[in-house]
Amino acid sequence: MSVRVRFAPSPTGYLHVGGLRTALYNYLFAKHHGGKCVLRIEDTDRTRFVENAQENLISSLRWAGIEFDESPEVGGDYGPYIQSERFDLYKKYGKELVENGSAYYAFDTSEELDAMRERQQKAGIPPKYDRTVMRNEFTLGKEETERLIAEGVDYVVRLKVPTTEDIRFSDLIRGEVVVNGKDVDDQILLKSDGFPTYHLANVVDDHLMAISHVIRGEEWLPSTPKHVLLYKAFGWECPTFAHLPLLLNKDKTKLSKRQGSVAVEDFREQGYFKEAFVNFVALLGWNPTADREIFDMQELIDNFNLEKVNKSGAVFDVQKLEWMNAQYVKTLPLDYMTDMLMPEMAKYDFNNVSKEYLAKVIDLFKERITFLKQIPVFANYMFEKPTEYEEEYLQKHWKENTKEIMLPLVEKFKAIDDWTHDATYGATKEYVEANNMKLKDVIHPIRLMVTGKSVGAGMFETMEILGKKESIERLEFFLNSQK
RNA sequence: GGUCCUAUAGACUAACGGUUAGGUCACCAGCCUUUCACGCUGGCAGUAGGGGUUCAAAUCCCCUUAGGAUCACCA
Repeated sequence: MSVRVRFAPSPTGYLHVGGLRTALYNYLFAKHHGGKCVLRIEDTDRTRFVENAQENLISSLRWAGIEFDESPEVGGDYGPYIQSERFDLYKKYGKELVENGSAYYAFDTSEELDAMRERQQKAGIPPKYDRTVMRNEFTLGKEETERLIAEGVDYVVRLKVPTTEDIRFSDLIRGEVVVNGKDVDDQILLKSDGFPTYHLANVVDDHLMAISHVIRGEEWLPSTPKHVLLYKAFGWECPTFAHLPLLLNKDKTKLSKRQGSVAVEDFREQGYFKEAFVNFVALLGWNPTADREIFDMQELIDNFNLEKVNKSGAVFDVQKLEWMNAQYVKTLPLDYMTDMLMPEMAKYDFNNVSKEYLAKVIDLFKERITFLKQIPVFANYMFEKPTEYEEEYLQKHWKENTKEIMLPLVEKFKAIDDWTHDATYGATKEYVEANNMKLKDVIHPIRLMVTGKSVGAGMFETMEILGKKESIERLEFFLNSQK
């Protein structure tokens, strides 16, 4: 049987990190097995419609490098891929279940249901639809039911859950799961507005779309028995289930907005590389070897298998994400990073920076930053003359005789034709040795004069990239400003 | 509360009955050094508890404890 998996988000605004991981695992699984990965939009809740949510979702997924073989955008043989466009289907299948006795009509108002739950709560029994006392096909009788429907009274269709039977299914990650029918609620399948609930729609669609593996978050585990019952009621074969462990906050609760960023777009904005982000998220709950941390998308695909997915939830640790991003800054192609950073430079009013120059600066600083966008801030002096000089640094390294010491060195610099790291370094070394000083005695003053800051990249590399003219100008400007 | 799921250091994880319980982040120390980093070396720190099964248990079973998910005409 060929592998067909789906990612089925509801368009509620943005792509959640947990959603990205679910999508990613589906994608990796499909690609690993040469199967198909389908995107299906689950928008059966009309009250939760959000403008542009679908576009947003797709753009975040695309950013991460996840493309679908079938989706609302690219189409496919099993469309439409938006549930609200499959409306008639669900109604038809819902009716089929009523006819074969697996489901039934019910007429209770939400007030009546609330009252029922309240009674149950008071009695200390778990809230669950009681089909023996509520207003439905069983209590009202067939004739009355037909009359009410003909009259146009609002009704819902509920799943008739067997009251004592064990419902069992096997999960690729959890193993065998058994739940007794007495603990499963008579789930509403078709709402009074005629729309299906998630449970009906997802089963009908997964079957019709020939989905082989349902890979989704663990929060769906408790409702899976209902889905199993539905497959049975239709006489369909169940797909293979795989319930992924949850992504957690620091306090181990389900990863939520309240405790930091959860939208993929936020991380993108914060400056994380998609390569680092995908790498990091992939390793949350799954690990192929444990002796290695860095994987690109193809390597993830090659190594992925569901059997190695963990059972327990994983805390989303930003600290490690940052480390991973720093790893990528060091190794991603210079061209790629330069193209990425180029458009950002204008935001800092660095307008006349050439691509070649920026590439050199990135190369010089990539060992000491976590985010690419730190460059214009951390290395601002590579793009403008120092606007100020760190007071503390100045106090520490500019003594009354420093000017005298620096003057001849600057003259030596001026005589250099081939302005390279080696040349300036050699000249400096020669000078300090001749004068019985240490390299650090002059490097700090040079750093101060050229950059204005106490921290930065190697001093001679910095000057090489700055160029002779610029470096000398800065040195002389500073010397002239000192008495 | 009912049901279900889970349990290796602060965090992510390796081990698929036999290892001095391994790796990564973070943290600490040292080295490197031209500041800050990177890098390198070392260190701190773990099988939740209790019973079984077995020659042998982190690993299999049971109980306890703890955490989580879920209990809507939301997905």
